[in-house]
Amino acid sequence: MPRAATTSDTFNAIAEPQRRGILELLKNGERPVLELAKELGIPQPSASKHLRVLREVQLVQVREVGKQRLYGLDARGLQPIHEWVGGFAEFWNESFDRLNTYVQELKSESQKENPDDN
Amino acid sequence: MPRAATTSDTFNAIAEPQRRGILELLKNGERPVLELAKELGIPQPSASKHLRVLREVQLVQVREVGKQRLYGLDARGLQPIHEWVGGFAEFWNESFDRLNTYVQELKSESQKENPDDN
DNA sequence: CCATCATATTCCCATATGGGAATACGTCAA
DNA sequence: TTGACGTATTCCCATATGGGAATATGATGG
Repeated sequence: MPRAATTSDTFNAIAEPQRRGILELLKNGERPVLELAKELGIPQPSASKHLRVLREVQLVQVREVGKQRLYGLDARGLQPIHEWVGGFAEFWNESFDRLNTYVQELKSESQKENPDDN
Repeated sequence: MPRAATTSDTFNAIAEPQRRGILELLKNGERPVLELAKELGIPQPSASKHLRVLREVQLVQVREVGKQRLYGLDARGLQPIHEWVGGFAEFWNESFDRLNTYVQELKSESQKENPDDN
């Protein structure tokens, strides 16, 4: 079995830096493709491709206005991710404490083995 | 310029389903590789590879105990992600309202153009 | 209809990647 | 040291992808 398809998965969509950049720009409101491309310093085709992915996972919404297509943010798809990641919140500090304890243990052992240190 | 390297990026690390599975299993405490592999139903080499990625982005920490290597969760790297995603929280409900409003507008226009509908 | 502007697609290329299989390493017990 | 067990690596393959260039599509103004 080859690589598992990660596209069409929101986690994968936001794994791309440029796409995250697009989402951030859209916080300021709807924007046409060319403007997004310029602000990100990437060619228009690239922007369109990234927008397509974001559209597929429904993180953006399009609206046609004349020859332009205004892309707008639809952040609802980010909530599940926020919740998933938030499920680890209780471990953030704990992780630190645990590592800290571990370091202390190492120091103690080090003291026993090399009383001269420090 | 070819594909941009997304590895060694936490966002990319958690974009892989199996890796997310590993992180969840580790919530219950340290686990040796083989056990993680079995619980996920994947071969040991696969588990080792995913663990390597998680190690590179420092989402897990290893501890050698005999011939085993106990992997433990180090969730600190998830906090930045939680914050980034959380930066869109104010748009979750707003996105819904905005779309809802948009749908209402469409309905209204539809009414004008096709009074017979409905 | 024609020219132009704004976008989306398609082709091609180089590379990152996940999975499978085989194998190399490291550690421990006998 | 040898054998067994637990892990990590390496090789190979098929595919997903991002970027660049060129081109197709769509809509608008003459």
